[in-house]
Parts: sequence; C-alpha cells; structure tokens
Amino acid sequence: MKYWLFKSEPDEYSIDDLAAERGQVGRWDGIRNYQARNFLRDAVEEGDAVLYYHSACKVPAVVGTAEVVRAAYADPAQFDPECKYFDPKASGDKPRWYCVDIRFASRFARPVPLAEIKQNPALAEMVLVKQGRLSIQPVTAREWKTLVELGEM
DNA sequence: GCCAACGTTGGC
DNA sequence: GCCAACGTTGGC
Repeated sequence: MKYWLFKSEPDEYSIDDLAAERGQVGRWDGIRNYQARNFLRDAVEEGDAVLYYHSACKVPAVVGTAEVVRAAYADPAQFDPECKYFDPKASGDKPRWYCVDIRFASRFARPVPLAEIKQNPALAEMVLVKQGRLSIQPVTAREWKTLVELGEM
C-alpha cells in the first residue's frame, strides 16, 4: 500500500463534499495536469491511503484522510462537450485523462496548515514543500504518520 | 492577479 | 529529435 496527497480547492470539492457523497465515495476527476495524471494512471492503486489537502484557499492545509477504492479509469468528463473538462483531443480508445474513486476516511481534529508543514523538519522533504503546483503526489510512510499525529492534536 | 515549475506538444 | 511555446497549478 502506498501513501498519497491529493489537493482540492475547497470551493470546488472539499472534504465535507466527499463525506456527504452516497457511501462517502466520490470520483476524483478533473485532473488536467500531466505529472499528476501520470501518478494517477500509473501508480495509484486500490487500497492506497490519501491525505486530503485544501489548496488555493485562505489557509492551505491537510484536513483529513481518504482511501482509494477504485484504481484509474478514463475520466468521463473529457468526452462530454458540455463539460468544462471536455478535451477534443481525447477519444474513447485513446483517453488522455484519468480519475479514481476515493472514500472518506477521517476529518482531522485540527487542519495542519502548509505554513506549519514547511517549518517542521520531519516534513521538510515532502513533495508539497519541494515542488508546488502538483495536485497528486507521493508521501512517505513517515510523513503520513507525522501528519496524522499532528492532525489529531 | 502574478508568475514560476513542470510535462507535453509540435514546428522545423 | 531538438527545444521554444503552451496549459495547468497554486502560494503569495
């Protein structure tokens, strides 16, 4: 099992939106960045654990956890001309974009802000700190443990 | 709203 | 097959 961090803009799809889904399972779609797609398509597997991160908001922070319940499949939104995620260069036999399904697992007692993560020596090597602008990224087991502990405080 | 970092694209 | 241009992302 591997660990990941997924970013979402809370105005678009917050952890509360995920928790409110039927069965608390939601489709993680709309990924239109190639680096993020490559992780999603090639490496994210059913059963993997996810840190849920709120981005592009007042206080960017890790806010909870989720679990991958379905590995990558073609993102249906790319084929829908009515959808803002429509991609005219994608076709049914050659999909360009992928999505996964995740299930809500937990909401942190206390969100862990990016500013705090940056200051924590144990988390200084996180991709989140090293490279911005990546909405799907790997997390080590140690980083996962540290963040979950911080979120429970 | 600026702009930097990244992978991909596509003209040559 | 090089590499400049492009689209996306997201903290500030």
